[in-house]
Amino acid sequence: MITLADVARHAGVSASTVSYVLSGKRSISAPTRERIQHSIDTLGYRPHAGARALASSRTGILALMMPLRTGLYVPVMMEIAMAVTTTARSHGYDVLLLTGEEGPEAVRRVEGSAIADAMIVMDVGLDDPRLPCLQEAERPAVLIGLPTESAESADAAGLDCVDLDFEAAGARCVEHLAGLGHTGIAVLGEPPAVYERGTGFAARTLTGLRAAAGTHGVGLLHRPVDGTYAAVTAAVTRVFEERPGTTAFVVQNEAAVEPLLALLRHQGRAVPEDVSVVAICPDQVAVHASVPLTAVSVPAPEMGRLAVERLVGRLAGETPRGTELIPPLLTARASTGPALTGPTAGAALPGPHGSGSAPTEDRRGRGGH
Amino acid sequence: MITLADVARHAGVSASTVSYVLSGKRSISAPTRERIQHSIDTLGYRPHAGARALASSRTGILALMMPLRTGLYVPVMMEIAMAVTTTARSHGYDVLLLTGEEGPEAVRRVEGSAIADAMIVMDVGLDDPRLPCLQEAERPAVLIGLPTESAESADAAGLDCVDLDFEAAGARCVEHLAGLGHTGIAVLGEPPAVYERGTGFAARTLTGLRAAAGTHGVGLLHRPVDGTYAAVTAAVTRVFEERPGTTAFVVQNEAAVEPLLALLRHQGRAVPEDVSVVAICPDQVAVHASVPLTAVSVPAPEMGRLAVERLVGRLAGETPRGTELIPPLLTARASTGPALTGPTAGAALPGPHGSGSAPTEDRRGRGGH
DNA sequence: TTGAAAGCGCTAACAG
DNA sequence: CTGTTAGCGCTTTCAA
Repeated sequence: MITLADVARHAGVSASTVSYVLSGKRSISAPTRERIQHSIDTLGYRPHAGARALASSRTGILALMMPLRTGLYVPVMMEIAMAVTTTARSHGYDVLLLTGEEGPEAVRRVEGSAIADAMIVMDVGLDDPRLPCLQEAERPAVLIGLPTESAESADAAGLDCVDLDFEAAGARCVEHLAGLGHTGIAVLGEPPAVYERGTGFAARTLTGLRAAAGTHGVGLLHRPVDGTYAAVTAAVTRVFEERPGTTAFVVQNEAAVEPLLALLRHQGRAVPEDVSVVAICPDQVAVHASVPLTAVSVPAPEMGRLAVERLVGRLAGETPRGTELIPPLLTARASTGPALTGPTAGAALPGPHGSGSAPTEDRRGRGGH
Repeated sequence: MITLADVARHAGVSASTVSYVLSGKRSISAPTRERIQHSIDTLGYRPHAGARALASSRTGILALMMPLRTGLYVPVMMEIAMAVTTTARSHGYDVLLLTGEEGPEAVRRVEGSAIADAMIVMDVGLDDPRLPCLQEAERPAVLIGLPTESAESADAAGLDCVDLDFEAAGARCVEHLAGLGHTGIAVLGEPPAVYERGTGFAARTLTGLRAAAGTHGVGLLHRPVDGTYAAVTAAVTRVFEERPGTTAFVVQNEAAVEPLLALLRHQGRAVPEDVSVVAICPDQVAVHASVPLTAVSVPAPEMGRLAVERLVGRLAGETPRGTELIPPLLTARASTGPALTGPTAGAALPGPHGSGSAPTEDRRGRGGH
């Protein structure tokens, strides 16, 4: 193994000089710097991470805590993870992946064994047991997501957060639909488990949806659904029974998107002629759906990038910036249109639009399961 | 920060004794061990990772190289990553996530700066530039995937690999279908980019499919497809034009599964009455598809687990075990059935099975796009 | 069964 | 602008 001492000897300088050309923490004359750089290259020297960590109390590692819990849409997590690692690398950091239910213990481990310089915490719940540890910790942390109902209280708790403004996102969806004349909206939300666990984003979306529904005088039905065909079918069927005037859906559940579209198609309800659909999902999902979806995009890569940049800033001495909510961006695509008006609006449609129970009956009874 | 010296002082022993109770590398009398353990607990001591790495040349970290390239199905990668981290944790290791196109440079970085003890390398291509570095490296590595066409040549190259036996998996699919009387099979494969890059598993599957097709005397049409509705529609349409006798599909492309099912439904071809579908995909995908799929499962968690266990073994002194291919397991579900026989077999079907162009026409011309 | 002591490779005062 | 030196916290001989 090549050590810093080897390089120093090869270049005919002292170890500290080599160290300083590496860190740039003091000025080195051009000739010596070049000589040293040349030695580094020739010998193929790489600083030993452990030694460096011990001497400097800096690991160059960011811990990414990503408990992959039920009901979360995996690709979004992955996109964030990727954005985190690439952004981290561009700042000279590596990423340690912590998953599973180590929970608070993982925070203590990172803190205690100095295995990483800082932490990014994903999938934060409203009473997340990791938060107290995080607040006690010396090392900076930023949450992707809000651990509270509002940005203000997160700031008050001294936490540094990055997230999409889900409340505004929900409101934006309703506004868009209300603007098209829809007055009966149904929301297909995340799986029940997500709400039960108090995951902030789902609740905040709902808050925004309801507020805007109030403002615009539209009716709102909310149904958490698992992302299966059976669950979506059951939920949608009930929605139309309870309120036949439903002409639009807001979907915040990537896994429910295709089941919903397939079901509507099967029922002979055309999108967007009979029913409009707005999603809150990554662009990728919206664009590649069987009907390109009008959607508020979940900017996963940006969230990852922002989180890392904050952390890097804080490691460089910046003070916490508090909560940063990314404004929602709604892109209109093919899945939304003007609300149907007239006597049959929202009910099962006659004529060219099919008859509610489509002629192509599902012979295998999928929906019932 | 609590150090080992603090613990030693608190327990009234020397530092080395504390170190030895931690490592268990020499016998300590019960009383002192307990006393020390007590001090550790009271003080909340955690060994400093960097110091340990420096002194022992062991980091307790495994590097996971996962270039998330185009055409790969993200959830599978993620499942592997999760299995890797949880298995690693259960052996006392943490996982460093390396992504993106650092390529061979990442290998050298890990090697040179001793940032991890070993590496797991995913998404291995046939002429992967990382391989030479890996072979030179001191640290053990295991590949998830084969870098060659055959297990033998991988062994010959001195590489330690873990993978699903995709060749056998392909063969198994054809066998299953042949056993049901199908004689015209179409394969919807991974996106072209995956084949072009020489990613082993796709090629090996094809080898197995073709070999079995030869043995069983069935016709095989192979079409790489992007996982979009448009691409699948185009490919499937062409398949039926070129060979109307096609009664079964093998799908090795998670993203193509739902588009295929939706298209068949739309065309009035019932699954499995008119067309059988076998997938090579994770169980999760097969179970939750709109028609539960007969499938060879891609055992992502097992692959991750096996890789870690090998690595842990090698770090404990074991010698490389060479290539280990996981035998494919086909689970019959609702998507396969006996081949249609008779005059109209494979063509658009009359009577109860619908008339090819279903009454619920797609008014928005999705298929064409 | 335990202690003492010499590093592991690097950083960062402290001198010059 | 550069060199000297004292650790960082832990592991692991070598002694007892």
